This record gives sequence, structure tokens and C-alpha cells, in this order.
Amino acid sequence: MVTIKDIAAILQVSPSTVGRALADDRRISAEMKRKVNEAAAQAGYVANRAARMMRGVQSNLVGLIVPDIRNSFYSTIAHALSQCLLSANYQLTLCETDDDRMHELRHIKELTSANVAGIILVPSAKPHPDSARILKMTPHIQLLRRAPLLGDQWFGIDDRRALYESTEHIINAGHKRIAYIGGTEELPTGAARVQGFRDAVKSSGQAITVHEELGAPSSPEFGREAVRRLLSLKDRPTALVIGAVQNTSGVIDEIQDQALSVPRDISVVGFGDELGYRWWGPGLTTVQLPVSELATACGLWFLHHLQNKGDLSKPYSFISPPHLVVRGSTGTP
Amino acid sequence: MVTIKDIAAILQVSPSTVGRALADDRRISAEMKRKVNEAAAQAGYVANRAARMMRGVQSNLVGLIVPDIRNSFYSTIAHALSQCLLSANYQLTLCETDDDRMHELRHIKELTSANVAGIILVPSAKPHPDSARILKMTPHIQLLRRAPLLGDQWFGIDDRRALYESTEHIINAGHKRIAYIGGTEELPTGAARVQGFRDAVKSSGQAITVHEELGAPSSPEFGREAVRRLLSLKDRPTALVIGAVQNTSGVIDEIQDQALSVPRDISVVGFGDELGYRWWGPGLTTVQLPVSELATACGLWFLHHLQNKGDLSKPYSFISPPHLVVRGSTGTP
DNA sequence: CCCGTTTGCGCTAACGTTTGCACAAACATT
DNA sequence: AATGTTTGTGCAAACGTTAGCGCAAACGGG
Repeated sequence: MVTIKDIAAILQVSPSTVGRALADDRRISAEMKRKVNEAAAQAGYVANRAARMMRGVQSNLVGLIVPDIRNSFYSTIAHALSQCLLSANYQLTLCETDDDRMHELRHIKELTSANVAGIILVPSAKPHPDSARILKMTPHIQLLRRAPLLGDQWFGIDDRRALYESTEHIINAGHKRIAYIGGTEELPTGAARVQGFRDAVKSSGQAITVHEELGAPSSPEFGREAVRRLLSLKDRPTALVIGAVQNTSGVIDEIQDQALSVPRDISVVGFGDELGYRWWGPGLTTVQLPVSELATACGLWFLHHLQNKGDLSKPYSFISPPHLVVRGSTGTP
Repeated sequence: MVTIKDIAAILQVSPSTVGRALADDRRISAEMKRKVNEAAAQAGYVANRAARMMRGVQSNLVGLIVPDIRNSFYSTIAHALSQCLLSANYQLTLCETDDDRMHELRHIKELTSANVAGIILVPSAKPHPDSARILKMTPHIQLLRRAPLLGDQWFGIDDRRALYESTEHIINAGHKRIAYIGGTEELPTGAARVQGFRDAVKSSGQAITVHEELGAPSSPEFGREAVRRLLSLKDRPTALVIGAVQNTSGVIDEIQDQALSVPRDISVVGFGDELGYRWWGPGLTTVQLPVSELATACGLWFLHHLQNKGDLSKPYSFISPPHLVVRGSTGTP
């Protein structure tokens, strides 16, 4: 391992000079800085993080806590944040909670004891009170989801509007029997989405028969079962509005298994967008969520506050609007 | 922050005694250990990781270097490894190279300077020589891909066999004009795959017209263009064998845009499996790769060697066999 | 020519933990 | 009783980086 002392020995100067040159200290001449930087690059010098941290300098490690990295939502977030942090020489430590509050708590503990500069998290459904206590001492931001317990700092999407738009689209197509398949109202995001659905129905002013399938946790299986239940109804709905990413593949698979024609037999509008959605039958109409942009914005904001010792305790929230992309899975009833 | 010295002061002993007591050193009396542990718990002492790491003690951080976490291959790997390491109290630091050797080098430098316990990486196409030099000093394993320069420790899939099987399937269906769309032969994995394709053709003993579209880097765009080129041929192939994940979506989209009927007009067999593949037309026949199992095996092996100070310099490789899953995109010509 | 200021750099002391060595006391072996 | 051996503890030196302080040399204004 090449240290600051090695560089100093090469250039016949003191370690402090090298340290200051690398830190771009104004007391060091431009000429010396040039030589130091050159020699450092030449020797492949990289500052030792442990030593730096021991001097009380903030670490360049940022914790990212997500439910499951295999979900494209979260891998998109991880990618965007990683890119964003990389440019500021920060690194990302990945933690998965599997939506379990105890896992979440454990990760939060470990991250703080590892002296991370901050934590960006997609909180679990009902965070543990201890998580809130520990997070108070570390800069943190919630992303995508929001648990009031963990603070008022949040970057999210406009869940209500997303479902308002997808529902409105279905209503405008003329559907009178509409079902919503989404997550439980107990979660802020779930509540916002179903609210968007209801608001759209209400403000349409039309007589619309509504079914709500609210499941916790959302999953392909729940999506499948919800579809089965809905199709067995006397006045089966002519359109499905999905309000949770995890439900989607189940809904699609069940419709496919039942050999229904889309959109003739039933219209479907999804939530979020994934690679395969455009390949399914006539293509799945869905609300695209600007997750990547959201994560980048969150990362930039977070970095700004970390570096400027900004106050992250002030409540704020940034809400990013969704965008409906119409494919073939929606039509007139 | 409460340090080892604070505990020492409370108990009127030296910091070293406290340190040893906490480390369960056999030279410390049971009585003293009890008192120290009690006082530490009482005072809420947590060891400072930075200081510990500076003493050269192995950290509980493992670096994971992948091209792009959004790719389901790599997010699957990240998930499996994360689960695996979690059970041993290790944490994962995520780095993305974007298949750029300079990014890769930078990450390797940063990870080593962060005193990670080890590095698990999916190497880029042609790693930088410096990467190899630095990695020599850190326990590391290559996963999925293999760069001989970076060592002989590798967990991979049987690329040759994967393409042998998918090609064999196509040949058995009776196709005589077959095209391969994959990555360049310059990469070990790419070479193994095209070799599998050729071997299958050769050992069929039949007269088969073959086209090879080898692109670098693989991408949806390359997949699209390859399909366009192949379809404009006089004796256009009746079957496409894909040999790179990144090509797949482009191939599918182009076939869809050209309004070809699958498998009547053309048969397609994919590489790897993703969520949407089963939704495309009659479902994409493809070779499933046991990526998750591979990553778990790799993680367990790596941990075993880290913890037992095992010798990771011995050459070895674990190769995991693929599995063909037949859906509707392949049929007789 | 003198004195104050600026510029550029080195010395040294931290940061919290671990560890080799020393050392004293207690105990067991000749 | 003298000599080893074990047991329990303290001292001090690292690990690599940063920052306060000091000290020259150069510079500029009177």
C-alpha cells in the first residue's frame, strides 16, 4: 500500500506538504501541487479511508437500504445513486431489508457503527422505533416510500397523481366497472395510490362500479388471486388498474392463463414500467415513474448537504410527477 | 463518542486491558472480563471501526464490482451475495464499472484503500494491468466472467454448454439456416459461447448454413442491427441463436417491428432469462443460467476463505451448468 | 534599511485501537 | 530456598492522515 509518506519520500518533502497539496490547500504552491499530484498518480496513491476517518473527517461511505435489489425499481435507484455519488468520490454500501423492520434496524445499526456519512433508505412498512432513534444521529433521506417516524426528509413520486392519471385514462375509455389491485392503505404510498384511484372515479362524475383489492404484502401471488376473485364476480370488471409493482407480473400471468383477450375482454393499466411490459400481448399501458431522475436528484441533494454541513433536519419533500404511456392493453369496454 | 479509554478510566485499568478483555484475550482474568463487558455495555461503547481498520484488522466490508446493477444478472448476484454475507456479518459495497477498465481500476483502488476484506468482481473486457497488480494484494474472486490477467479464481457458468444446448435444440427442430448473435470472440465468455454454437453445428453432422454476428459491445442496438442484416440476406436464416443477454431485447423488438410471426417465420432462442421473456409472443425459449446459485456458492466459498485465512491464490474454477427452458419461440422451419 | 506581511513548508501531536514486550506477582518444580 | 512457569496487567509504539503552530525566506511599504 502506497501512503502519503511514500510520496513524500519520492519528492523529498514532508508528509504534511503532500497531504496539503492533495487537499488543494492554499498554502501550497501550484508548482508543488503539480508535482505531488503527478507523483501520486504515478505511484497509484489512494488515501486510506480508515486513517482519514480516524481524524474525524467524514467517511465517503453512504449506506443505501432497499427492500430487494432484484426489483428493477431499486436497482435503478442504486445505479443512479452510485453514478451520482461516484462523481463526488463517495461509495455506496448496499443493504437489503426484504421489507422486514428487524433487518432494517440491523442494517441501520451496522451502517452507523461503520461511520457512514449518511443513509439513503427506502423504508420498510412499519419501521422499528429504535431505527428512528438511531437515524436521528445520522444524516438520512427517505426515498420513494415514506415513513413519518423516520423523519420529514423525503424524495418521492406523486403516487396519488400516478393512479389518478391511470384511472382517468380508463374512465375516459368508457369503462364503468373498474377494479383496483394494489397495496394496503396502511402504508402512506398505498394510501396515496388508492386515493388517486378514488379521486379519479369521483371527479369523473360518472356512475362507476368499483372493486378494490388491497393486499399486504403486494406480490405476484396476490395479483393472481385478486384477478381470479375479480373474474369470478357476477358483474366482472372490464378494466384493471394496478397500484403496486409487485402485483403486476401476477396479474399479467393470470390473465394470460385464463386466455383472456386484451383489451377486448379486459383492459389493464400497470404501475411502473419494466422491460417486458411492452412485449406482453398488445403492450401494457402503464404509468412510468421517473425513478432514475428521482434518485439522481436525491443523491445530489444529499451530497450537497453532506458536503456543506447543511441542515438535513428541516422537513421537506420533493415529489416527482409520473407519466402515462399508452400501449395496447387499454381500450373501450 | 465513548472510547476504550473511557472504560479504562471508569475501571481504573489501562486501555490495553480493556481492549484485550473485549477481544476475549486469554491472558485476561474472567473477573476482569466480566467487569469490562459490563462497564462497556453500561456506557454504550461501540468499537470505532476506523481505528480498528487502521491497525490492519480485516474489515467486514466486501467489495462487489459489476458492470451495471440494473442488469438483472448483476442484481441477482448482488442479492444472493448480500444475503450470503449478511449471515456472516459482512457488508457489501457496490461498484459499477459500466464495462470500463478505468472505472474498474478506480473502484479497485478505492476498495483496497478502504481496507475491504475482499473483492468479488465481474471483470471488464480487458482489465488494466494495474488492476491485476493491486488485486494481487487483496483476496478476490471473479464471478461470471473471467479475465485470466486477474487470477485463476473463478465462479462461472458453462458458456460453451449453454450455447451448445440452445443450438442443439434448434438443430433438432430441423433448422438448416441458423444465425448466431452474440459477443466478440476476444472475450473468454464470448469465445466459449460461439464455440458452443459451432460445436453443436459440427457435431450434428448435418449441412447447416451458419451466420455469425459478433458484436462488441453487446447491446440492444447491436441486436437490432444484426437482425436487420440477417433478414436482408438472400437465404435468410430460419432460426436465431442469441449468445449475449444485452442483445436480446433489441432482437425481440426488431422482430416485433418487422411484424414477423414467431416461430412460423423465424425461431428464436435466447440467452439467460428475464421477467418479460415469457410474455413475448408465444414465450421466448431460452437457456436459464443458475446465476443466483452461482453467486451464493461463490459467496460461501469466499467467506470460508476469508475467515479461515485460506489460500485464495490456488487456481480453481467452479462451473455451473445451464438449463434450457422451451417456450413457444422455437419450432420447425 | 527596517519592520510587518505574505508565502511555502516542516515538525509534531493527535485520532482509537491493537499488540509486542516488559514486568510483577503467584504458583509449581527442582 | 532457588529456579522456572504461568497468569494478569501496563507501557509504548505503531497504523495513515490531518491540523495547529512555528519558522524561515521573500516581498513590499515606509
